[in-house]
Amino acid sequence: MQVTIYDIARMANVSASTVSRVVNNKENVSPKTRARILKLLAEHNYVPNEAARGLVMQSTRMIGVLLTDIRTTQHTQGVYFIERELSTQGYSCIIHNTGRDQQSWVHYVQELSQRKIEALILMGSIYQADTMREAIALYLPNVPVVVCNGYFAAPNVYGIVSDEQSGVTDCVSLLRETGCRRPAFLMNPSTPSNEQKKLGFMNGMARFYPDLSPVALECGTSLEEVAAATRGLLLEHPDVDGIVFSEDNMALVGLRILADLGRRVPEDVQIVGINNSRYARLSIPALTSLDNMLYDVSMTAVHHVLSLLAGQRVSKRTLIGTEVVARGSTRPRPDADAC
Amino acid sequence: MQVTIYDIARMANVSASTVSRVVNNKENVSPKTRARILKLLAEHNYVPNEAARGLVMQSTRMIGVLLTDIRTTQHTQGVYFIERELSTQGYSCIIHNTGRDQQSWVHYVQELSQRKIEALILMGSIYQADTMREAIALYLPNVPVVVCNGYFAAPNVYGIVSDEQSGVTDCVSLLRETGCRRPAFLMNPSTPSNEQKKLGFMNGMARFYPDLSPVALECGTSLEEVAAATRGLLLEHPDVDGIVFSEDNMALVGLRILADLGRRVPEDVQIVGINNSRYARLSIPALTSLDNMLYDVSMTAVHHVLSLLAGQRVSKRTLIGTEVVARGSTRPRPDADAC
DNA sequence: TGTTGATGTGCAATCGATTTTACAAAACCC
DNA sequence: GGGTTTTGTAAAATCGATTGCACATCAACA
Repeated sequence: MQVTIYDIARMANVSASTVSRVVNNKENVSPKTRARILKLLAEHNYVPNEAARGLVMQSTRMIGVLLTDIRTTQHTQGVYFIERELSTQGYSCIIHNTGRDQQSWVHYVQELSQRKIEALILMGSIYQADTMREAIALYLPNVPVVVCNGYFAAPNVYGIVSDEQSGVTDCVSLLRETGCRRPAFLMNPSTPSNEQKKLGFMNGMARFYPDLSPVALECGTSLEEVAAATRGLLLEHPDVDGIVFSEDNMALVGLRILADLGRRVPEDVQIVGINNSRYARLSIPALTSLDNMLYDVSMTAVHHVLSLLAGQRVSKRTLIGTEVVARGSTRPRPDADAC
Repeated sequence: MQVTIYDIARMANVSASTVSRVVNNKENVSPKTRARILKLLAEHNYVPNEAARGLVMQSTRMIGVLLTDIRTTQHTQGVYFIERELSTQGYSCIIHNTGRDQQSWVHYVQELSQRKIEALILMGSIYQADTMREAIALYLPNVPVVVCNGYFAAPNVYGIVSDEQSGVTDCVSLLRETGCRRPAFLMNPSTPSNEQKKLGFMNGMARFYPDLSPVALECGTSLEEVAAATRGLLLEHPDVDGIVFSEDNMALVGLRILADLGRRVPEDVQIVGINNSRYARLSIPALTSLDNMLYDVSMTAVHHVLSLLAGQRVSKRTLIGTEVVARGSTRPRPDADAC
């Protein structure tokens, strides 16, 4: 094993306490002794054992991050910001991909409880609220838990939600303004937060297309499923000339399918995605997308965690505003120049 | 704090050692005592403190993962596979985005040394070999280090490299077969492993286009830089009718630019990317891409780590084969049906 | 010169586990 | 029933730190 505080103490002919005082830059060490120990520390390249320190200090400076799959764009972005910020504050992140299995999620909560994390951040919490509540109460009863784009009621749980519901309503509004006659909505049902988006779509339809019965369909996220669903949608509802997809990735597939079918975007059909991912700018045409402000959500999550660890109170539920970024896959707003 | 082994011992009127034996399912505990303790354990929801256990066991079951930026597609994919596999083996990953700054990288190595990680996985190691060698020797001298797509010589360092060099040569070969008259190469110089790709391109040119002087240019990865570089390339070399980009993301920008310029893909210009990312399938036309087998690289990394931790030897440098996945951004091979 | 106060250092307890050793009690054998 | 073996349990050391308290040393002051 590496050199310990005792090894240094022996070499310097002092006690471990003195070495500890030097390491932690405390008072009550004579300049001479301090210099001697400092030299030995550097020479032998001493690094404190965080586990031992944490044991006595009752702190680990570790934060747990649980997400279903880090490969989904939102999570990648979120984890990036969260890790970067927490790192600058001296925390380390333990990240686990929990997948869709609830039992597996509970397992990782227990795992993190063993490691005595100081806070937990959840992203894409697709599990039953009861299960999550119970697991948290059981294994992490006194640990601040911050949920990104989700929430369940518990004493130590705090939610941060980007207001995708009104965001999707705004998307419908945009379609209305750009002359879309019949919008449709295609969503992946396996993400619970997508229910909010659907609600937003329904609201938008009620408000901007009160005479139409809304077309909202569901499908999986794989290329093949989205492709089939899009084709089916256009076949069943030939008058649809605008589609809002619940995720950019799905919208990108939509663009492909429409090209294959010989339908022009945005002339024949307008396309809107959600997430405003980096690939939205790269497609042809570039994808109009609802920016759900992942940066703001992540930063708020970090802020909440740090505040809670500092003993400050934060609001139980925080709403983050969203914004529609109009690009080539929708027609320009008629009054675009007026703005 | 949570309930400890001593609390349980007191409640059961036994010593901590007995509780420890029950927790770890060891012998020499009478069935009666065992049952009683087991019940208390469950009732009070005891979870062992991993730090304390690690201290005496000299093991943390933590693995460090350092990468420049988790948002780059390769890293996201790699981290996903690595985390998932190591988790099933009971390890936790501490992941840090180190950015481009060398000092910051060294800082994180030290951080991980404090946490007494049992192994280190490096991805996208863009730093000077000397610096890395020195930091590892200083802070993690006895910890197995596995480098994905990179290598530097040190006693405890092992490299896994996907053979992108021959892969890019294969790309040039594909262009030759599909009738490309003058290929060019556009690369991002800030990733050292791209030097291999350039070498592969040069080899391909020497072999398949011995009479032409190779056109290989460099540019940054941002949309704007790639766009400008692509435009410049086509302006300066109007006869170029095939471009290999060092990354899919860059190739996707290339597709956009060519569309803007009114050049047809693949009829006028053929485009090849590297990574075979999930977005390669979604572009219009779909992107031909060199699959650098990230899954295999990650799995090999995990395998190496586990083998080394088990005291087994693994080869210092492992080469992973690559494969060109032909799609719509290149013309079909003339003998495609023959295969 | 003796008292006081400041300063520097060591001892020992503590954090929450594991593990070796030692010792009782129970079970076995003749 | 006495001796031996087996079995169950506790006490104590250990891992690598931190920290309150006691104590020694030395200078300053009356």
